[in-house]
Parts: sequence; structure tokens; C-alpha cells
Amino acid sequence: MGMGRPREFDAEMALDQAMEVFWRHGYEGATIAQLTEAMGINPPSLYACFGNKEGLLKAALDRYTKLRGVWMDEVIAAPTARAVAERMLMGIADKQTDPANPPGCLLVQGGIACGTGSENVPFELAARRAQNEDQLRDRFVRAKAEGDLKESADPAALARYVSAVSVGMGVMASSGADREALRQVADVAVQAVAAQSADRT
Amino acid sequence: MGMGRPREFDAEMALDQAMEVFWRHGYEGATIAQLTEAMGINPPSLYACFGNKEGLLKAALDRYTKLRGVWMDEVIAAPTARAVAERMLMGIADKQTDPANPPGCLLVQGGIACGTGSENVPFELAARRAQNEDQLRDRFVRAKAEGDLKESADPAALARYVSAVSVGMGVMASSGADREALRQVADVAVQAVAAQSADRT
DNA sequence: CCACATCTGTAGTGAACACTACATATCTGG
DNA sequence: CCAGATATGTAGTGTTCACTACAGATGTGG
Repeated sequence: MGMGRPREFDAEMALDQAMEVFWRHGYEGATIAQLTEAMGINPPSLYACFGNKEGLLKAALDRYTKLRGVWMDEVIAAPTARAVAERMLMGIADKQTDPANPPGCLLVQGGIACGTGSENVPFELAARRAQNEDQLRDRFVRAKAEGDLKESADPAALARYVSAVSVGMGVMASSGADREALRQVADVAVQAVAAQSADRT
Repeated sequence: MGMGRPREFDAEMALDQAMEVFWRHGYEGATIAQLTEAMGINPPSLYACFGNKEGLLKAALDRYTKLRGVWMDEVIAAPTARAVAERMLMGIADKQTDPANPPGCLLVQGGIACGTGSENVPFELAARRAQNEDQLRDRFVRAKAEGDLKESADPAALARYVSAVSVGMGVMASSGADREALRQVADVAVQAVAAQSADRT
């Protein structure tokens, strides 16, 4: 019993290309023809490796969140809640306007509303965004315990807020907002977190 | 030269139904079959009245922005920049979770990323969102002139910020966030505007 | 070198899509 | 009551979609 013919393409490189297509056109807007061309393979290879279109999206999302996870850890490592928010939102302003990638965020561009048969896609993307929010919330819980945030502060609400601003910035980036515009938004947004911080001397 | 057979359906009522379908499934996710069924008409009537699918979307957007314009005027009429932000974001928290409509905002759900041939749709939606932002900016310019906002405040940045938060809240609503969660976000978000306000006594 | 397993490219599959031809129905103006 | 004009319902049109059957290629284990 042999092991069969080996794969001729690099799965991770192909995923990077697929990620970009989903990022630019959304799940429903991306066609298998576009995906296979970008990935440099033919449909049967795609289906053998990823199952179907939705499987490919999930694999691309896994790769995306893995890459972003590294950066997110740096964000969480900031010393204060305010610094976390600032590092996160300013970083997002830069990332979402990085010409190396399509504008905006894959977790938003992937698909906010989908047609019948793809209802699962927006749900999947929301779940990934929620993971980020949970990380932030845990960090803000710690900040409160450390006395870095006011007693009246609600860590979950703050995390939801920062997450909401991130999403809004992503949509703006995808519709043409430049880096400076996003930084201005981030700058204003951080002040709300600062207002929840103790010792604002 | 007669005037021809009169239309048997009410265009505005039909538009309301079409609006809901686009709102729930997005432009690309909505099919002509779904639209005609919701509108209670057959395809030829749709095309005779609205030209094509994109024409129908634009008509639905016109109706949506017209309805929202009334509410927006009330928001703008609030006495201070802070009150404007509060009225806007709290109102949005309620509207985006109103069970009478699909969750979120049509200007976001309509389509953030689209496939080849529909690139115009995200652009169209962005233009409508920009109109809202312009209204806010003008109001904040006035607030600054009135001494309601600090000298250092940037009205355009504040307007972009409020607009970004609105969009983020819409995405959250569409992925299941409840009214209370959105109100918490709005509550935090308003504090950033408050931080730009003068006379915070 | 042979049986077996997996990948690859060609060339399609049926289904769903946006959109429309056409015959018929219903109005206005004369 | 007739001629012109527009709306409607039926029943399609061609195109594009996600997905796959199949045959040939390329590997491993015996």
C-alpha cells in the first residue's frame, strides 16, 4: 500500500493567495475560478485539499488568525489598558491600510451578510472576531484588578467597544479611508479608554 | 396616445420589502427570486420599474436614507456635540436591534466586499455613509465655533469616529449582539466625545 | 516491476443566476 | 369602440456558478 503521488503545491502559499481573494471580494464574491488561478492550481486539487469552498475559507481564516495572534499577543502585553487600546487601534490603522494586503480586515470583508446556503459564513467570522474580543476582555479584567482601570469600569464593555471601533475602521479602510484618517479615529477612540483609567494625572 | 395599463403594485411598499431582503442577505446574497417573492411581483415588473438589480438596490437605498434622514435631523438638533453623539449612538443601538427590521444597518449589510461586476455596490454604500459623516462633521464644526468643543478638537476626526463606531455597532448587531451590549458600547464611545468637549464641569 | 494510493489536468455536470421575449391584459385619448 | 401605450404572467434565454468523473501521472511498499 503506497502513499500516493505527493502534492505539487505548497498548501500555505496557496492559502495566502486564497486569503487575499476572499479578503478582496468576500466569500460569496470570490469564485472558484479566481481562487484556483490565484493559488496556481486546478479545482480538483483545491477540493482534494480543502473539501469545498467553505473549507477553504476556514483554512484561510485559521491562517489569518494565527498570523494575527502573534501581533495580538504584543498588543495584550502593553502595560496599561490605555496602552493596550492605543497599540491595538493604532496598529490596526496601519495594518488595514498596508498596501501589502487588501484594505480592511478579512474577518469583516469575508462576509457580513450572505445568501441562502452560506448563512454559516457570517457566523464563522463573528466567532473569530469574538475570540479577539475575549482576549481584550481578559486583559481589561486584569487591568481592573491591578487598579489600572476605575472601579466603575466594565471590562467586557470596554473590550466590545475597542472591538467595535476596530471593525468600523476596517470598513472605512475598505472604502478608501487612508492611514491618517484611521489614525485620527484611533486617537479619538483611545480617549474613551483613558476616561475609564484611574490615576489620570 | 393612451397612458397604458397602470401599475398594479405599490412601488414604495414593494421597495420596503426589497430593502429588507437586501438588508438580510446583502446585495449579492439576495436573489431576484427572493426579491420578487417578497415584493409580490414578477420579474418583468421589477425590471420595468427599477431597471435592474442594482437599480433596485439604489432605489431601496434612497428610501432607506430618506427614512433615516428624518431621524438624523433630530440627532443633529441636539444642543451639544456630546448630546449629538449620545443621541446618535444610543439611537443606533436601539434601531439596529429593532425586531421590526433585520439587525444591523443596511448601509453595511448591503455589501462591504463584492464580486467582479458588482464593485460599484460597496462604493455606493460608502458614499451614503459618507453623507451621514458629513452631516455630523458640519454639526461638530458648529459646536467648535460655539465653544462647545475644545479649540484642539478636530470636527472631521470626531465625525469619522462616531461614524466608525456606528458601523462597528451595526456589524455587532448583525452577528447577534443584543441591545444592552450595544448601549454599553455607545456609552463608552460617547466619553471620547465628552473628552473633546469644553466646560466638563 | 507490480499492486496500490494519491495527486493532477481536461472537460465537463446539473443547478442557480440575472435577465427577457412574447402574448395577453388594462388603461387613456380621440 | 378603436389605436396606442404600458403592465403583467408564463416560460423561457444564455451565462456562470460550485463541484466532479475520469484518465493519466507520480509516488510508496512488497
